[in-house]
Amino acid sequence: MAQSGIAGRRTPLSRERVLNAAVALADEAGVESLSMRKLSEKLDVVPMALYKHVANKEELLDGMVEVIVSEIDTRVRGENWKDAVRLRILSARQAMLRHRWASQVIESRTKAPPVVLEYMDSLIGLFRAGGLSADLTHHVMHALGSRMWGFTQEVFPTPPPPADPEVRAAMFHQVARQYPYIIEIATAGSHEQETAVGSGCDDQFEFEFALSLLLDGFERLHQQNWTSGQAHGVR
Amino acid sequence: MAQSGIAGRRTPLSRERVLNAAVALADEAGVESLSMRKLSEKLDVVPMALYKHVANKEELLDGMVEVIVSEIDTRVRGENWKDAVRLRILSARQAMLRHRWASQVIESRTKAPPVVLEYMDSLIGLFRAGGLSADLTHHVMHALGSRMWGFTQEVFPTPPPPADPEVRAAMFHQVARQYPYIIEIATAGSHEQETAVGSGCDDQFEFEFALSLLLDGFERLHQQNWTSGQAHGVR
DNA sequence: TTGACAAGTGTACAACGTACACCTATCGTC
DNA sequence: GACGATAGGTGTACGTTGTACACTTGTCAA
Repeated sequence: MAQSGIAGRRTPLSRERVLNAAVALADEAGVESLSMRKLSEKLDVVPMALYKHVANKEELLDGMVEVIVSEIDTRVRGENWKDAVRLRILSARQAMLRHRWASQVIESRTKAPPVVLEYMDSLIGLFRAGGLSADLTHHVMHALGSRMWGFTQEVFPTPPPPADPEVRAAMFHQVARQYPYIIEIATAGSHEQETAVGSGCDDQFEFEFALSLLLDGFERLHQQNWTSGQAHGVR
Repeated sequence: MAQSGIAGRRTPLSRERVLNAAVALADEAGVESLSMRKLSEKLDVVPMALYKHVANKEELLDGMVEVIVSEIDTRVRGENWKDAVRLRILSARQAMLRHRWASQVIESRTKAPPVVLEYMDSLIGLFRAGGLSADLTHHVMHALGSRMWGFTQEVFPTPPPPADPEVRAAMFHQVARQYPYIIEIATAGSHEQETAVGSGCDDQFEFEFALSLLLDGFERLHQQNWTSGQAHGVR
């Protein structure tokens, strides 16, 4: 058995062990501080030892994506295609929330690992089983984009508000003068204005709002037998 | 005048010149190969000279985003809010298409530069002028996500198909066996199956499809006086 | 016993971002 | 004109990164 690698001193490395350690390290410290050296330290091994199990850092990241995508629970079923798709995507979202760095890594990939293709294939299957045409499903998948993985690219995340209430109030008034609409929608629905300047909203709600909006749109096009031959949008 | 920097040998650096050179370099060689050293070479200057005009690389990237966002043409007007928003976003898309690396850099930013806030503020203004409530507009902006900048995060871009037709056919059949649905939608609408495995679709069409779908959804919610108090989505 | 093979080691290098001390041209003030 | 301040460009240096390449070593089949 290969169980007792070097004179039984420790369990030997393996692609799986390397990948799991990498995921754990990224969970703890963030991807930006995931280096081959730090990873090797964590595994109590010299940096170059990793290269016997992953070709290079890119392939390591590919493997990490595989690990996470495998965590997506595809067993949940819905009563109709819309619920089925929604539930599956919300499962994907759970996996992504467990690993905050995942979206960033997924987006940086240039090749889709097999598990990724499997997930997409089965998602497409849900639409097809619901009766949507292959043509419509194609566009629908594009329209979902990264949302099929359960995340939205939050461009320019709102920074946490400053602790000092006086500074916060000053900032609030300055922003209100320069960007009145931003302040207006940031404080919409919330009564305590000044605290709501930053991060005042519920990510899960926003995600489900957009997802439902898209799914409803898909259903409507499906019901009216939409095909891509029809004129659409501007011009 | 500061015109003739060092004994008139050359025009001196400036934040603007540094930023423009950086944008040009990224256009030519891609962001991944944009380094302070390469940039300094291009400007015929020693690397550390750049630090007199930008605090560090992050701030350089911030500046590059500012340059690009400033290129967005906000003069185009529409007859109604939907057209206005659509046209503005399509203008943004033009700017992004001129600089393919832009989406990547925008997504990596942690703070929004002023021009970015200006753009968002004015976009919000279009919705508000169209009569949408501040509450709805808030969710609508989240639903747009990175699409407000004219790009979709194409997760896992399809690689270019191999040149050798024999290899291509073999690959086609293997993919068809493992991922039947993917092949089905990839070839949907196109008669020449095997060439359509990779990159067979029109990015602009997909973008406008999804954008119109979203805008139509927004309009529908607006017309029925939707508010976020209403139950929504699963559960 | 041998010798092939897989796995871990050690050294080394180029590229990166950038801290810090330095030089030097230019300009406002006297 | 002399002079000190200041902005802008230089040179050297350090730590961190990914990884090439040559090596040792533990294991197992023949």
